Amino acid sequence: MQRLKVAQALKSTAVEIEVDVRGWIRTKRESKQGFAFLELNDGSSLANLQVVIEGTVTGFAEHNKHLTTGSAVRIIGVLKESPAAGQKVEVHATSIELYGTADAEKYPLQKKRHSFEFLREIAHLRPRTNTFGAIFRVRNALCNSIHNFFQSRGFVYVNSPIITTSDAEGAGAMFQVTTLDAAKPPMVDGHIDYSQDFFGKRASLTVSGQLEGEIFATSLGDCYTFGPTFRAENSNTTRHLAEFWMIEPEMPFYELTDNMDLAESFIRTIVAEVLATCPEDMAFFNERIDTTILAKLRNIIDNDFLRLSYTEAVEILMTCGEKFEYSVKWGTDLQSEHERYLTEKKFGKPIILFDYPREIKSFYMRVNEDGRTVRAMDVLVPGVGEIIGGSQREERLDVLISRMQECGLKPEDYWWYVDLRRYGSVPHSGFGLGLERVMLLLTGMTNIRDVIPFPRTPKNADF
RNA sequence: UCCCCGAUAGCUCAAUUGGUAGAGCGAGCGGCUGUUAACCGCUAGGUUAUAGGUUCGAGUCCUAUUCGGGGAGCCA
Repeated sequence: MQRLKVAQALKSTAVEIEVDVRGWIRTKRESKQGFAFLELNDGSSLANLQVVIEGTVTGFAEHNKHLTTGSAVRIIGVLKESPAAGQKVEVHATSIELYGTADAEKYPLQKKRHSFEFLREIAHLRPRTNTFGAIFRVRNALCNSIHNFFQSRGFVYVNSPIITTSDAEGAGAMFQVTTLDAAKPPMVDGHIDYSQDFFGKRASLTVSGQLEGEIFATSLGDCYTFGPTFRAENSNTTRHLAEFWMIEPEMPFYELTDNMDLAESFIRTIVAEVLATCPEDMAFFNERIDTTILAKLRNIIDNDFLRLSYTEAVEILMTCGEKFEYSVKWGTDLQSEHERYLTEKKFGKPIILFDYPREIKSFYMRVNEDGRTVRAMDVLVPGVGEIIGGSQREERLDVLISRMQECGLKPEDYWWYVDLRRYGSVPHSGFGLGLERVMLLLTGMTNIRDVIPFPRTPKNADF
């Protein structure tokens, strides 16, 4: 007798073998004549395993009234071809063992569709549903695929720090990390004395691993970070989280074009790989969440991304005749509605915008020969919007320092970052990609809180 | 943080100009069936988010708060 996961049992070509399967009951269909069908799920696949139980089976009479939705059981039985439609194989039980019961009057998950808002309030139970099971299996496949992509190209996985004392690049408001007593912190000259804090200075949770990534790119070569990232912005949208996972590759000797090539290849490769690894879950999303999702993803895999300079994009937006709430003019950042028009309406495919005005971008982006633009890029995809932001980094010491001053930053605060330009500086590039935004793209889900196991957003950090 | 909308049974929703709360699903019980979002019958289940106000009377109107949804800003 072998213990099989539900996914293995469903795929088994061997029948008439004795098996041991364990999992949670999704539903029971019962005859009072002593005949019942259980749908068993253990998370290994979307599909359930049907268990057929004759009234005489060991343990059935004893446990029957507790074989309810959500209860956990061990079934020993024989795997057989199913005579009825709906499944290829099923298990004919010979004994039933009950692990844990789930009071049917209290168990919140029912054999019916629940709203995502309701399921978010029971985040500890929602992975037991079809949709969230599929989401988190796909999320796992996606993470694996991301590592595969970089590892197979010789990139080094770097663990950038989560606690940091550098203000990063002003990527967003930061969460402070402190062991000082918030009620009565030590004061000196009317200010909090951080020299008495755990790290001897003010510390925060990271908003980006990019600067550390650049250290490793200019030593170990092509590398990437992949870890949690924190932004204390008070943003309440379907696309933002206070804690999210970010992937940040950084490559020496890459110019912006190489960076764009990598970003495009990256997106297309991981989408294709997840489609290939999770066909059942992806079919489910196409059926229940967004009936066009498979076609959309096909479109992304099969077609080159369109590359458009910021200046060209502004021209298109100004002459397209479309009415926008915010007017478009060169030198201001594009609004969501503009990006959406370009990627969804005008071109209907992913777009890479590049060479943005220097005034609206960060200090570390390489200044172009024209002096008014920098080598920045954003990848926009239909339905999600901005999914990647990246740039070629400024490698010239003098230009970097003057850009820092221009942006109101003190070069001495970033002395180690500036050192990278002082010793063996090379052209290099990188980008950042939000894992949860890729999840939105892949699954067709529309709220980012539903593609991360335990969402952290303003006023919400339960579970 | 700003704008708009919402909160009624375990869940999803209904309730006429302000007139005293209803359905489907789920649950319990019974029936029936190689069933499969099973099916049929019966039963239970509500301080209408919270606090105040207007009114003879408030689920319905007003104010505040909390939470949720959509959009915007910020970004990934």
